[in-house]
Amino acid sequence: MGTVTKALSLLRFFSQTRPEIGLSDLARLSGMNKATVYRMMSELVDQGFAEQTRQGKSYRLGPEVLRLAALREAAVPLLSVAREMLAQLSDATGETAHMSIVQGTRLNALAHHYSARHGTRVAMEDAEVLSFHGTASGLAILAYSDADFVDRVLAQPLVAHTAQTETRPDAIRDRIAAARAWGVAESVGGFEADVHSLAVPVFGPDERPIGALAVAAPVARM
Amino acid sequence: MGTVTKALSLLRFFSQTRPEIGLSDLARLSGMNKATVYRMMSELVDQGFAEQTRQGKSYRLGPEVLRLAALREAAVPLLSVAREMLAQLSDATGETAHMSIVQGTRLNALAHHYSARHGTRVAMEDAEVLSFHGTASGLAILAYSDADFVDRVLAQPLVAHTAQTETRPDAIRDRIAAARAWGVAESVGGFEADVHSLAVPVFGPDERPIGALAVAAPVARM
DNA sequence: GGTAGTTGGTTCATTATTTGAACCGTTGGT
DNA sequence: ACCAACGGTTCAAATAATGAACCAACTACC
Repeated sequence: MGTVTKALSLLRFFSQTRPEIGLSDLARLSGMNKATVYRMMSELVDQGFAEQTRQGKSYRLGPEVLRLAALREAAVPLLSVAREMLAQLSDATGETAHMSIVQGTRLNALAHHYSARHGTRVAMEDAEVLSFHGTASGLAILAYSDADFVDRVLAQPLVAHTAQTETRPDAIRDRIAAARAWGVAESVGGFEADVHSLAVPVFGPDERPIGALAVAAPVARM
Repeated sequence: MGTVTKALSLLRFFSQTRPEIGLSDLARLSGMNKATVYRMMSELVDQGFAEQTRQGKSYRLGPEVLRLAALREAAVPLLSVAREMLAQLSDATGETAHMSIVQGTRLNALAHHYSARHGTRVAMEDAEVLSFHGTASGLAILAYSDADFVDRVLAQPLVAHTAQTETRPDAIRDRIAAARAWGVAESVGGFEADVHSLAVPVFGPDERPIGALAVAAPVARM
């Protein structure tokens, strides 16, 4: 594994629930030497990809990512068009709509829209890491991906997010087949309990799925 | 210079005017060896920080930056609150308002808001790299920065963006002093011809300036 | 108020990685 | 049919990353 990969993978440990991480924690989480983490984070800070809260304290993501994201959106206006569609989808259904995109063998939530129709709604966080096997979005994508990609995803450890999460590869393949047959993927409580969601894939210019659009509602209302 | 720094600096060559760059161009621009650039970009692609248009073609920024930006905004909601203020500022003045933030010795535009009042308006691009000496925003920040920082900025090459750009360090220091005395910095055609702008600094929690808010209008209207 | 266990940060010999000139096979222009 | 430029690859030489040990400063805890 190259040095650059290792340094960038450090940024993966930041999340909504853990927005700031100290040096020692980061070393523990990554399994790398503290000195290595220190030098890498110093470089990331210099480049604006990370920053430190006060002097000599925890690290968090830096402002440079905002600039790059603005640049990426200017080049590939994915979020801006997606947000419009999500608003329509959410308004039409009266439920939470969200979009996620595939990166390697990971699935990331990237945008969402709530509806004001109901008092209760499914809550979403942007930049959340989803699982393929536990979400309707993931199943929708797998349904239109080539077999090789499906194999790679199912070869990874399959976490049981809830008691309803299906973790048996064969059973997941059945659900993928069902999604392909119907054109819409479904998940009931597979990622969060009491959430029922439906999803369709989003295709890129090469006709391979690059993401998914989903509607999520409380089980009782779907 | 560490490998990580070199790899990340490659991402700096992407801009609105140059959203996609081929391998050879990137090697030329950065002055690095083609093989080096290739391996670094491969790692960046693997990590989602860059991606390739079709197979074996130009590189552009990848989707991972969107995820990190969403995460950063969740941790430090800078843009979301700034956009509200920019809207108010723009509506109140009837002119273009924008915000920029300091990263190291660089200044980046990050958000803007147009007004519908006039047919002509000053156009802005997000993620644009500004100069300290040529913009009102830059002068506003320098006016409240410590002397050491001002020295470092003025020690860099001072580009003349227009015929009106002041590039003599002493004259720039005078303007900085004027901005400090008035509390508002001013620039007439220093970055783009025919643009007159006013700016105030934005302070961080440690009372040091971290950015600036500015209003920009055509010279004739200011 | 002493002490034991943290923390972020630093050092330096050992080691493994990056580096770059030259080399492919393709592509596109003339 | 040619030439130049492209993205990508190779391998010895050179350079950078690595990690155990070591600081000084804090914090919690008797």
